[in-house]
Amino acid sequence: MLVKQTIFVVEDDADIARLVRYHLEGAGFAVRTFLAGNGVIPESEKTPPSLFLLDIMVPGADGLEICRQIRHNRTISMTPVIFLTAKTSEADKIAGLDLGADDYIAKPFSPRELIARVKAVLRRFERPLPPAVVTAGDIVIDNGAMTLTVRGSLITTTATEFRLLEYLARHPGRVFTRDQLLDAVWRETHYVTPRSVDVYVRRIREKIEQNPEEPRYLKTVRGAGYRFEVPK
Amino acid sequence: MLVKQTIFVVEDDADIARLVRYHLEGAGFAVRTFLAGNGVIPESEKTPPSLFLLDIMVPGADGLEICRQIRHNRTISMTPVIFLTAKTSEADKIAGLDLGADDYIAKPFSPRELIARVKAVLRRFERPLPPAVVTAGDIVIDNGAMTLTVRGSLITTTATEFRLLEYLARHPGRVFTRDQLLDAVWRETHYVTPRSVDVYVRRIREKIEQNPEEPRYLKTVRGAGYRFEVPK
DNA sequence: TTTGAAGGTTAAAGTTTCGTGAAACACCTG
DNA sequence: CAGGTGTTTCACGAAACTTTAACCTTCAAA
Repeated sequence: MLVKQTIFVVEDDADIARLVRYHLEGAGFAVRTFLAGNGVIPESEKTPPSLFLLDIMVPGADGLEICRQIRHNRTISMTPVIFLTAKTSEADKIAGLDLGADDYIAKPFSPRELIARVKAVLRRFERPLPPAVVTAGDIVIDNGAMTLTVRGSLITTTATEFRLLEYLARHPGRVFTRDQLLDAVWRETHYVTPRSVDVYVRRIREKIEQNPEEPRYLKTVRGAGYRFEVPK
Repeated sequence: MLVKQTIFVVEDDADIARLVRYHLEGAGFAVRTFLAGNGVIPESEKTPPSLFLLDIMVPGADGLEICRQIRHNRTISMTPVIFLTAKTSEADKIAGLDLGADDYIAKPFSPRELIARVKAVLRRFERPLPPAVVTAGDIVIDNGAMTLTVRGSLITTTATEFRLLEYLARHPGRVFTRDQLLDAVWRETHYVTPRSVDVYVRRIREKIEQNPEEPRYLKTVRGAGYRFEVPK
């Protein structure tokens, strides 16, 4: 997974919570677990997750109530919700359906099933990608093909190089600090030194600039960060 | 989905209608809802939908009646129909009756089930795609005959190998993640490790590449997935 | 001109990802 | 139910990529 997606798990049974976390992390997701319902909504507003996994029965505020709050909260109302339910009882299903849950997983569930359903729901909510091709000067960045063409010739890049360049080129003229770039391109990893950005900038310059010492595209803004410019 | 498919939903319960619309739209469909049965047939003649979702009990004309009209109407008689039923007993009845419905979904249903069934039925009705033969470099992929010809000689493949290669070759130049490929090629079984894709890629390379260590067609995009390229 | 801070460069250590072969599994067919 | 074909998983090593840290250069203020 190129960019980790975060899942909030609300589950009062610590064993199950740990298990769910283990499997989701194994599948490349970042996970935050809440043993009680309170606190979930405020946290979600601060750092919105990609998906909620709610146990229907949680002390503090039950899963249905949390779901209702999610759906009525402007910043997170579009976030998908999956219920974990012990009962197959129709009452639960109906109540959840009415609240706009996106799927159910009946306990006990297999790890495979858990991952598969989470992925399936996330896929449904995937945003259509921004314009597939970005052009600047004599550089062409093709998102769909993950290819970079510089002055007519195809240049190979690593995944991170590509994402960084693509991000900068999609916001031409704007200055980004190293931390902003880490945030946007690296996402999950707050553990990375801001100076790592420098190293990537250098490698990108080697690939797109004719004279890397005097960059025409990827400019340094001393004291601030970097900026991508479209040369005239 | 290149062009959005339209689904007509006939359902008198406004809440359920809204939910169904919400989930279908989330899955990339265009939806028109009708709270009563009258007017559906004339509208369908004007702009034929790809599929009907009918509640069995609808005021005005019940779902069974609408289905009958659909089947007797020249312009839309071939359109697939799925019934929404409240009780399992009803579902049994429908299954027994010869109404010309293509599937039924018993309420309460999970969104996942709804979408899975809609997609499954649409797939069954998909018309055989016109470009039955894909050619790339010195590979010929004949969809109709399910044969693969490499540099003039006929190569045998398994069903999955063929579908994967065919899918990739039909979208040349585009990068697909393992998950996307599982979604597109493996269809219903989402319970497969993404790494299985690697194994198939290897076997396909063994069959189509002259030097599998340095593939000309089926390239690895490290950190992302795979891409099929047409060599010059 | 000195000096500290910021950015550039490099190589090596650390991690992740991919390719591979073999084994386990599932499913049909005879 | 044995044998065959196709599918899926697993574990390991090699290769590619990422990150760090150390050192070097440039810049601008005093």
